This record gives sequence, C-alpha cells and structure tokens, in this order.
Amino acid sequence: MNVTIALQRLKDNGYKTTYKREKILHFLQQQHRYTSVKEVINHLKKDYPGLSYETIYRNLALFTELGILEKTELDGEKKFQLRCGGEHHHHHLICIECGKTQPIENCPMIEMPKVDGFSIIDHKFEIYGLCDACQ
Amino acid sequence: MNVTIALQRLKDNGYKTTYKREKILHFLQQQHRYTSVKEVINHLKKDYPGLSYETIYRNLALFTELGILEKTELDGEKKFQLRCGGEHHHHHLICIECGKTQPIENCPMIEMPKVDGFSIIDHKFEIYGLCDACQ
DNA sequence: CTCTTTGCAAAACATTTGCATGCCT
DNA sequence: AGGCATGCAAATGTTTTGCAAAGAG
Repeated sequence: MNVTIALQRLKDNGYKTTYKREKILHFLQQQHRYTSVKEVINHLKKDYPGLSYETIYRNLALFTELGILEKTELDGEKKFQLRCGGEHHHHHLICIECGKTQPIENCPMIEMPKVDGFSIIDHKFEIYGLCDACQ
Repeated sequence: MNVTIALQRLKDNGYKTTYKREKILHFLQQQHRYTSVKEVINHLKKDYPGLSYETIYRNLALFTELGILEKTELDGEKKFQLRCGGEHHHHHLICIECGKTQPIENCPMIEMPKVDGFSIIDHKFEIYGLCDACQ
C-alpha cells in the first residue's frame, strides 16, 4: 500500500483528498513502523500549528476502516501503520523499542485444529523483540 | 491457579491478605473469562459500597506483576483473569461476546524460524470468536 | 454551491498519584 | 507498633461528540 493507492481508495469511497490527509499518509509511509496518534500530530504540527487531535483521530479511524491502515494496541496506546504486504493476510515482528515492524508470512491459523463449540472469527499474532538497530 | 495459591504468593512476597483482595480473587476465580476493571468493582461494590477504583487498579496491577493474573486488552479496555493452565505457557480462545476464555496448548512459536537481525522477546497469540453459549 | 472536513470546546472515560487514615500481622 | 492497604481528591491522559466555520469537488 502506498499513498497514491490510499488516496484513490478514499476517493472511491466518497471521501475527499485534503492536504492534511496526504501529510498523514506520507508520514506513515516513511515510518515503516507502528506509530502513535501523538507522533502523527507532532509531525503534522510542524506544517499545521493549529492542528487538532480530533482530526487525526478521525482520519486514522477512517483509514483503518477503509483498510488503508493496520492498527494495534501497544502499552495501552493505539498505534497505526500503512497496511504492508499488499492485501494478503500476514503478521508482524514488532520492535518494542522503536516500534519498527517487519511482516512475516507464517500464520499459525493454518495449522490450528477446529475446536468444538467455538466458532473462530478472528485472531491476533504478534511477535515482540528488538530490531537490528535497537539491540 | 486458585485463590489459596494466589494468597500464598502474596504472602511470600511480603504483601498482606485483605478481605477485598480475597473477594477480588474469588470473583475472578468464578468468572473463567477476561473481566474488566469495571466488572470487578461493580461486583465488589455489593459488599463494599465505598470501594474505590484505585484499590482495584492497584491490586489488579499487583496481581498481574506477581503472575497471579493474566492480562489482555480487548476493545481498548484492560481485562484480567486468574492465570489458568497452571504455570505453563499457553494461549487462549476468547469469546468476543462474553469474554469467556478457553486455553489452547498450541503455541506458534515452536515452529517459528529464527529471523536475522531481530531478537525475539515475547509474543501474543489470541483467537477470537463466539463460544458455545453466544453463537 | 453542496457536502465533507476541520477546529473548538467540552464531555466522557480510563488510569495514576500524593497523602492522610485505616487495617493486617 | 510498624508498615502495607485503602479512600479521597485531584491530576493526567486518551478518545469522543456537537456544532459552526472553512475547504474540496
């Protein structure tokens, strides 16, 4: 996923392209890691001093809903990144120091046996550790 | 894990047994599911009308630190349950409707290949769905 | 011009902290 | 008695909502 495709998806769903939305997406594209709301707003503030949290919250929620972003919760904070690995299902290695992520192809659900009396809807598999730079 | 063992562990670590702590643990023992702070306090309020959130927050954090409770974050809320499956490592099926959990023995990390430039410290694997009763 | 997006203010929650009092051991 | 536990009050942090004004197509 990149900014161009993301903006196209916005348009396709009847939403507008704004400079702030572009900035958010460009920033996340550079990050390659799960990024907090605070980090996003601090970055955007450089260009838009009057920027408000609400705008960021609303847009990150919208982007997530449209499948443009992936969301996780790290130490009680919501964090986001541009959906990586295209459309196909995958999981991540996540650096607990800097938040950098790396997609992995292994999905444990493939080998998961059926369980009686429980219908599986979703799952979460995340591996935490230290990336090269943070070790 | 049961209440008796939990209280023993508290004592072993220099903490005291109080009626409120016992109530919290008994309540969680009955639950067999991830339970929110709110649910705990609402239950305890029946016996202790003047009970405060702080006490619950502090104790749940303490219990988690001592390995008495397992913690997860479901829809932005911290939830707790008595550590099940004894001491050994395991994961859970979690009902997204009622929070009920069921331990599973499969751990995807067993088959996870080493990754260059990333030292693995921890992982999270949770399966979400609907339990028997909630389907 | 019309409808979406944004900012503002405020509210709604969730969680934490300092301090004095109360309760276990 | 001595030290941990609790309640109170208040602060802090996060996220949401209603509404009027500004901006995109």
